Amino acid sequence: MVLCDVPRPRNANATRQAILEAARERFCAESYDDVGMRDVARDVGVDAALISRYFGSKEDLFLAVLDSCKNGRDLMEGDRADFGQRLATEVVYGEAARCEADPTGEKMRGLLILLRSIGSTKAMDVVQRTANNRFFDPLTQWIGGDDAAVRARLASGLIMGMAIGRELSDGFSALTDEQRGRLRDRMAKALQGLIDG
Amino acid sequence: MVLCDVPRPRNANATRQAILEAARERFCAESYDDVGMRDVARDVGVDAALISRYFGSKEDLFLAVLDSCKNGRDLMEGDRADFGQRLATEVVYGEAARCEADPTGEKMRGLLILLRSIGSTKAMDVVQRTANNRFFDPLTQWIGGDDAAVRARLASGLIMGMAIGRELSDGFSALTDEQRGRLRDRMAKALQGLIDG
DNA sequence: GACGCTTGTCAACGCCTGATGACAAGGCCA
DNA sequence: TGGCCTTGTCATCAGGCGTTGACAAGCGTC
Repeated sequence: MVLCDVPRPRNANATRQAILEAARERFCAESYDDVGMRDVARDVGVDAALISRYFGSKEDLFLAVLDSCKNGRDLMEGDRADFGQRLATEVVYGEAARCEADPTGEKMRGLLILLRSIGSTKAMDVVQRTANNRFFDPLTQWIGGDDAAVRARLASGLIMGMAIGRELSDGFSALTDEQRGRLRDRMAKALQGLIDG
Repeated sequence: MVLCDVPRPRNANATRQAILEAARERFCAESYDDVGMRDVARDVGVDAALISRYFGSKEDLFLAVLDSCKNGRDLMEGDRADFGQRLATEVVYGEAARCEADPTGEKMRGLLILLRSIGSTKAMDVVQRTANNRFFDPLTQWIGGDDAAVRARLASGLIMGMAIGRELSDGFSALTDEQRGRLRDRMAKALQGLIDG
C-alpha cells in the first residue's frame, strides 16, 4: 500500500517491523493463499527475498503476524454489561465504528485475519490453533460458570458469523442506516443474552 | 475420491454429471483455491482437459456446482416452529445428524460450499452473489414482517458462525456429548428467538 | 468397411508462487 | 583507508496452476 521512493535506511529492526505491519494489513484484507510474498515486499519497498531471510517461510510470517496482534482477551476488557453492545458495534459498523473504545480496530484484527484465512488448507493448522488459544479459550474463561464452553461457542459463533455476513454483503450496504442501528441493537441484545446465560 | 479402473463408457452426459458431482464434493471439502482441476479429474478418472471442454473455466464449474445444489429455500421448508431446532441440529451435529429431515445433507451443501470459499478473492463475486440470491434473500422473505432483513442477517450470521466454529474446532470435539446437546438446544432457542422476533 | 462426428487423452504453454544462493552496497571499526 | 559484518538485491529454481490445440480411439451411419 505504501511505497517508499527514498531508499529505506539500513535498519534491520525497522525493516522487519515494516514487513510485519505490511503483512498484517495484507492478511487482514486477503486470505493466506491470496497474499503473496512479493505483494508484501512491494508494500514495504523491499525485495521479497528479504522476507524469507527475516521470517523463514510464509507460514512463519503468518504466525508472526498473528502473534503481533492483540490477544483476543482484549475484546473482553471493559464493562461486562456492555460486552454485547461493544462487540455488536464493532462488527456491524466495522471501520466506521473506530472511535473511543478501539480507535484503530486493533482488538478485532486478529480475529479478522483468522476469518479471512478460514478455508485455506495450508493455513488451517495455524488458524485452528490460534482461534482456540486466542479466542475460544479466553472467552470461555471470561464467561465462567456453568456451560461457559457452550455459551462461548455460541457467542463466538454469532460474532464470527456476523463478521462473515458483513463481508458477504459488503458492510450491510443493502440496509438503511436505521436498519443497521436495529441490527446492532438486536445483535447486542442477543450477544449479551448469551454471555449472561 | 472414487477412482474407476474400468474404462468409463463413452457417455458425455454421464461424464459431465460425474464431474459435477466430484467437483461438488471437492468444493464442499476445500476452498475454491485449494480445489484443482486435476484433483477433480482424478476423482472422476478422466483427464483435466475434459473439464475445461465441458464447463469452460474453473469459475464456470464452480458456478455450475452451486447451481446444482439445492436452493437455500429448502432449509426453510417444514414446520416453522421447528426451524431453530432443525438448523441447530444440522449445524451442531453435521454429518452425524443425517437422518429424517435431510438424510444426505443436501440442504446445507450449498451454504457449506459458500462458507468454504469465503476469503478467496477469485471466488468472491460468485460467492457474494449466490449468498444473497440463494440464502439471505429467501430467508428474509420467509421471515417476513417488520425487520425481516435485520432478523435474517442475524439468523444467517448465527448459522454461518456456528458452522465456521464447527470447522475451527473440528466438530466441537472438545465438548462432551452432553455439552453438545446443550449447545444444540441453546442454539435452537436463540435461532428461534431471532426468527420469531 | 470407410467416413465422420463424438468422446477422451496427451503434451505443452504461459503464468505465478515460495524459496535459495550468489552477489552488491552500506556502515562500523581498527 | 582497508577489512568485515550487516543489509538488501537479483537471477533463478522447481513446482504448481488453469487452459489450449493437436491427436487417438470409440461408435453410429451410409
